[in-house]
Amino acid sequence: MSNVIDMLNDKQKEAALHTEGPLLILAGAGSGKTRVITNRIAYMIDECGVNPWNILAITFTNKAAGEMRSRVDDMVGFGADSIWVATFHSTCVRILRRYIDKIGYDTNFTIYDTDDTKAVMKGICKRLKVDTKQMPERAFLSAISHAKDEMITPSDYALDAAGSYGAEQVAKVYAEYEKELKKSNALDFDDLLLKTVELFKAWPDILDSYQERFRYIMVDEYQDTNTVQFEFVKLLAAKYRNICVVGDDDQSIYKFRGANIRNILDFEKVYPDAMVVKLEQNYRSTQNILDAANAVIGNNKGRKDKALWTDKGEGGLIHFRQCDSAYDEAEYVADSIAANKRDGKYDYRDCAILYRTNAQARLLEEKLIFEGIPYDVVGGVNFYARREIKDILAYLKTIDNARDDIAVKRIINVPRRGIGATTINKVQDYANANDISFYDALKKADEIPSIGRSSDKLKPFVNMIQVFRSKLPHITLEELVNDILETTAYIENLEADDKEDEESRIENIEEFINKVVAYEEEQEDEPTLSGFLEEVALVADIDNVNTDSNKVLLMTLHSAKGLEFPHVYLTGLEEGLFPSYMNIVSDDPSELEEERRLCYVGITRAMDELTITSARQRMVRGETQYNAPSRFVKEIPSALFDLKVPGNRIRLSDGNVPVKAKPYAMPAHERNAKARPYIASASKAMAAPSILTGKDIGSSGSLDYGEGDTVRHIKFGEGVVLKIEKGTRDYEVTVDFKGYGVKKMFAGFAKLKKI
DNA sequence: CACAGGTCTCTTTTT
DNA sequence: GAGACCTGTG
Repeated sequence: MSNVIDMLNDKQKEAALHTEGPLLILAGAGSGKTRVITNRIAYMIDECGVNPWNILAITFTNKAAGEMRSRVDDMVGFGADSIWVATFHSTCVRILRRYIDKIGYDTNFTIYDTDDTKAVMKGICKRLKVDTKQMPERAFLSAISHAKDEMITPSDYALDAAGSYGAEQVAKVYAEYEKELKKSNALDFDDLLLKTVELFKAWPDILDSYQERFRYIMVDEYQDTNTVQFEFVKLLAAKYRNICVVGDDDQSIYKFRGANIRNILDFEKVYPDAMVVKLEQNYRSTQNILDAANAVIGNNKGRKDKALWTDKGEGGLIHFRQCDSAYDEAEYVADSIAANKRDGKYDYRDCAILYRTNAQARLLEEKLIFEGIPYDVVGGVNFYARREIKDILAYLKTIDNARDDIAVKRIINVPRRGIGATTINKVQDYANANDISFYDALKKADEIPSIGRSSDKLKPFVNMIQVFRSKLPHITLEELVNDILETTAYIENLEADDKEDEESRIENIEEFINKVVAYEEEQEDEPTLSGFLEEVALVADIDNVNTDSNKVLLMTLHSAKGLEFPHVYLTGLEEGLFPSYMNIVSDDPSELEEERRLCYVGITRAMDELTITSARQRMVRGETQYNAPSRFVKEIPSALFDLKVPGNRIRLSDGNVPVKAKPYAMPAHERNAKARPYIASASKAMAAPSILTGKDIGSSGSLDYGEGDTVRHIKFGEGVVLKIEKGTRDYEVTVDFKGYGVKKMFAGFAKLKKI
C-alpha cells in the first residue's frame, strides 16, 4: 500500500480508500480532516490513475484552498495544479464568466458586495416609498438573501406572500431589486450560486460538460453549506456520484447566513448508499480541553453522536477568570500573554484571542499596544470595504463595466466636482425614463432639459472615464490605478478633506497598489481588470492572515474556525454577549444551540492551554451592562478548571450550580487595575515601544531588578524586593513597601520599575 | 451645493 | 461610541 495511506489511522484510511460513490466524513474538530482529504486526493492520483483535471475540491475560504493545493502538491509527483480547488463563490464566478450570457447577462458582470446591495436597496425603498422606519433596508436584504439561498424566485415569493402585507412588500422589493441588479449587470453573492444553478438547469449540455470535467467532487466544511450550494453540488455529482463531503455538524455556525444543517444530517437520506466514516480521534488538543468541549456540546439535541478523544494526555487545567470590567479583562489577557512570552512558554504567534463580536477587539487592542505586544486583527472592517479603497475600486468598476450604476454614482462627485444630489436625481430620472444605465444617461446630459448648466460638470467626468477606458489595453493595472489617482488628484483631495485619518488612508492606498502589483505578478494568464476585480470581490478577511509574522491574532469565533493555537483566550463569556442576548430571548431554541456550537468551535481551537474570561461590567453600544458569566462556562465540569488562578471567584459545583463565593480578597494587581484611571493607561500607551519598531518589551525572559533592589509600584510606591521566586507561570515577587507592608505579587502584573 | 453640527439607531456572527 | 442621517446656514 502506498505511503500516503500508511500515514493515516484506521478510520482515516477507510475514508481515503473509498474513492468511488458517495462518502460522508464526519470529522470532529482537530481530527486530521485536511490530512485525510489531501491524502485521499494524492491516493486517487497516484494509485487509482485519476486524472487531477477531474477533481474538484470546494473549500470554505481561499486560504484553505491554497493550503490544500500546496499540501497535495507536496505529495503527488505532478498535476496538483490542474486540480480545481476553490471556494463555492469563486467556482461559480469562473463558470459564469464563461457562460452567463446564456441566461441574459454580460460575461463582464460585476459582483456587488454588502455595501453595494445596501445602496441599491436604499434607492428602491425610496422609489417605492417604503417606510424604512417600519421595515429597514437590511430586513429586505436579509429576506431576499434567504429567499435566494432557498432558491425562491421573486414570483415564487409573490405567490407565497399573498395575504401577508409584510411578505407582499418583500416580494415587491425583491422583484425590483432583481430588475435593478440585472440592469446594472451585477450579481450579489447569493446570485453567484443561484445563477449557476439556473444556468445548469437551463442548459443541460453545459452541466454535462462540467459533470464530465468534475468526476470526483469533494466539499469541505459541509455543515455550512446552504440549500443552493447543495443543489449546485448535487447537480454536478449527479452523473458520476463520486461525491465526498467532509464536515462536523457540531461546528455548524453559519445558520444566519443560510447554512442548512440538514444538508449534513440528511446526507444519508439523499444518498442511501453513502458510506459514513466518523473521525473522533483528535490530534490537536489535550484531554482536558476535549472534555470541556464535549461537556458543552453534549447539551445540544439532535446532533450526530460522537465524542472526541486523544492520546495526547490530560494536559493542564483550563483557566477561568471573571474580571470586574472589560478593561480588566483586556489587561488580564495582555498581561498573561506578556508573562508567557517572558517565560519562554508561548511566543506571540502561539496565542489567539477570540471573541463573539468585532467590537470587543478595540479594548483588547489598546491593552496590547500598551504592553507592546505585536498583534493582528482579523476582520472587522474588511480592507476592501474601506472608503478610500472602495472609491478606487468604484473607478475601476466604472471603467470595467459602466453599467454598474452604484460604482458610477459613488465616484461621480468624489473628489468633489460640484455635482450634487439634485443633478444626480435628474440624471437618474432620465435614465429610468429611457431605460438606460446611469452612465449612458450621463453621456447624454445635453439632452436632459431640466439639467441646465450642470451638464458642463458632467461632461469632463464622462470624458475622463472614456480616456481611462481607451488607455486600458495599453497599460498595466498598476499604471491605471496611479493614473486615476493622479488625474483625480485623489490623495491631495484626501489631505484637504480629513486631516485625521489621512495617514492611514494613504497607507491603505499604498497597500492596495501592492495588491494590484501582486495580482499582476502572480497571474499566469493575462492579468485583466475584470479578473482583478473578481478576485478582490471574493476575498475573506481570513485569507489575508499572515501566519509567518510573530504576532498575537485577534478574531471572532467565526473567523477562527479551522485554525488552531497552542494558547487560546476565549473572552467575553457572558450571558447576553455570548450567548448573545438576541439568542437568549429568541423563541427558537436552535439559535441557542448555534451559539453553543460556536463555543465548541472556540474551545477546540486550543491545543495546549485554554483561558476563558468574562467581565462583570462592560460597555455595549455606549451603555454599561452587568452580565453574569456565560451558561457555557457553567456547562464545563468544575474539575477541569484551575481554581487556583488568582482572581477566580467562581466556584462551580459538579451539579453545574454556581456556589456562592466566599469573601474574596482582591489581589494587589487587580486593585491597581481598578484604581488606575483608564485614561492614564491610554496615555502611557504612547510611551510604550511601538510595535512597528519590532522591539518586544516583554521578551527579556528575566526581570530587570533583583533581590535587594528598590522598585516602584504604581500604587504602593517605593519598596525593597525581598524575594523573587519562579512560579509556574510567572515570577512571584515579594516586596516590602514603605507604608503598605510586605506584598507578594506576580511580576507580570505588578510592572515594578527599578529605581 | 457643501459643510458643520446635531440626532438617532444599532448586525453578533460573513462569502 | 460610532456611523449614518437630517437640517440649517453660508
